[in-house]
Amino acid sequence: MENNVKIARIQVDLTQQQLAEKIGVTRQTISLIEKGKYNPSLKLCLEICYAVNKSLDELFWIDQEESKT
Amino acid sequence: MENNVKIARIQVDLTQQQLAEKIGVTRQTISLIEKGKYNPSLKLCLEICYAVNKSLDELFWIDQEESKT
DNA sequence: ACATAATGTAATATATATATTACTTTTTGA
DNA sequence: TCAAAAAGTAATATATATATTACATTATGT
Repeated sequence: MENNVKIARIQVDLTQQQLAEKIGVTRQTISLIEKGKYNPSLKLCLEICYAVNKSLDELFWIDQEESKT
Repeated sequence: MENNVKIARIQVDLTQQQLAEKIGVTRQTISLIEKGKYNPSLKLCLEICYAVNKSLDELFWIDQEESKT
């Protein structure tokens, strides 16, 4: 489950800890999402988007073909 | 948790049942998501997108302000 | 009006996202 | 270098998404 959260987070100059606090979630949750080891909920995806000023598609879209691999 | 799943599903002429089968999920899950009573996982959101040929933003985006209400 | 399909929804069970705590490894800056 | 910050990660607990089964309600076509 790859995504662009890490890049976007760094662009707005936040640490995992800061992003987590801003959203009201644990640092571990952010870490695991960035590593692609979690399948986050839509609500959490949206909160991440708001925090880093990106859209769902920008952060989480995966083409159908690559999603199979 | 509003979304545009129902509209998109009807546009591609699928019943909840057919969409559910296409994705490999229960009809009830589709029903509850359309009704805004579930907070679906990113993976499921993507599978719905693929099935109805829409993007995450098209189906699931909610502006930050309206997400608070 | 009626039969059937489609959809809503409730109760319980199960899988898994997320929290909590804690420790390790890697990065960064002086 | 070296110390501190940042990030990776493991174990267990908890909350909740989703499955299962079943029944009720609404929509659709004849």
